[in-house]
Amino acid sequence: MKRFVLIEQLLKDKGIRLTTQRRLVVRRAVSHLHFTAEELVADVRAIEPSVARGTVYRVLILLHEAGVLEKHDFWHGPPYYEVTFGKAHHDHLMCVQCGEIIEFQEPRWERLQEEVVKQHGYQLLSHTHKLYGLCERCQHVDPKRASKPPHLHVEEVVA
Amino acid sequence: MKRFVLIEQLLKDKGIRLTTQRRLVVRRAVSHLHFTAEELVADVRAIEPSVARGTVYRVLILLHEAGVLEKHDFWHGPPYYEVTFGKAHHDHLMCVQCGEIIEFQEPRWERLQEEVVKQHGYQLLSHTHKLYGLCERCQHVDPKRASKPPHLHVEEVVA
DNA sequence: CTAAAATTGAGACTGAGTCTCAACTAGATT
DNA sequence: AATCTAGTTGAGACTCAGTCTCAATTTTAG
Repeated sequence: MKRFVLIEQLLKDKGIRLTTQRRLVVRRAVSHLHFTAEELVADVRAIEPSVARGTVYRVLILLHEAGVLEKHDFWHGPPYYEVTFGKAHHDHLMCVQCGEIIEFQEPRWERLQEEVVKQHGYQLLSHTHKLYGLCERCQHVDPKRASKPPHLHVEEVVA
Repeated sequence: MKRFVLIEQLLKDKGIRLTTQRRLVVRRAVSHLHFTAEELVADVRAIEPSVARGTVYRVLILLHEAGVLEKHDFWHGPPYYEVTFGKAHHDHLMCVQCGEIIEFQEPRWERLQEEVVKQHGYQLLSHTHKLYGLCERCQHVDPKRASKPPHLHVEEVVA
């Protein structure tokens, strides 16, 4: 089953109307690994130019409220979004110099986490774990000569 | 030794000039646990109204580049900053409803982390680990009736 | 089919953060 | 201590992501 179909079902179950625009935005969002809001706006408009910016942003809020969208913030540049629905939970390791992002899983953390959360009487909804560092390549570049991080790339576009 | 003196030394060692304004901003920043940029601007100006907003933001960038400032982003509202210099590393557990923030330490994570990072040939610079959930109190409130998270409070002001 | 409710597009608006530039220091040099 | 100069500042214009407003449109319920 396609991921976007399941997400559409999820939204429907929450009583959210599935309009043509929303379907389109969801499908385009799902097709990227990481994307900025403006990239998504452009991407959607390439297909259907009449879709308003506001509509795209509103869908992002819906996805967030449905708990299937993560936001990754950096010092430079706009946040990147990621539709997490149907993906195994993973954490991120990023190079602060070149912007490379590595996704990885670490089940041992997940367990420790539950423990800590329960101790404080919390009900866990989500979590993010981000490691910042220098990748192999960038470790060998003189930091004084290195240019500012260019702005993080979108890793890959998947159908 | 006061924390801000050590931070000033750190900046000096990096060849950064210590102006009156910078000293003031650093001191005010250190005196809060978490703060927004605009809160810091207001706080600094309460003491020295002539300090420009730009100056405050520039100090935040310096602290960030010196690796002693963390930024915490949320969906609603502006990011919160935190001067981490001289504090034992800790992670955050936040209530998405009322904005309560709990700081905790978990040494077992730190070890696992190093492991993962090395596997990928990275040199670790920093990391953040954030858990989002509902605190005891908010678990018992009907989510439909609950108001949007008000905006996160600054926990406490320490001298 | 009609009415009520939700959604949309368009564009104005907000607010955090950045940039520009002339005036002004901090700190090195004498 | 006086001088020099590169780095810093204040003021305000500017940018840009994201939000809001509202009339027009679409959807769903009856």
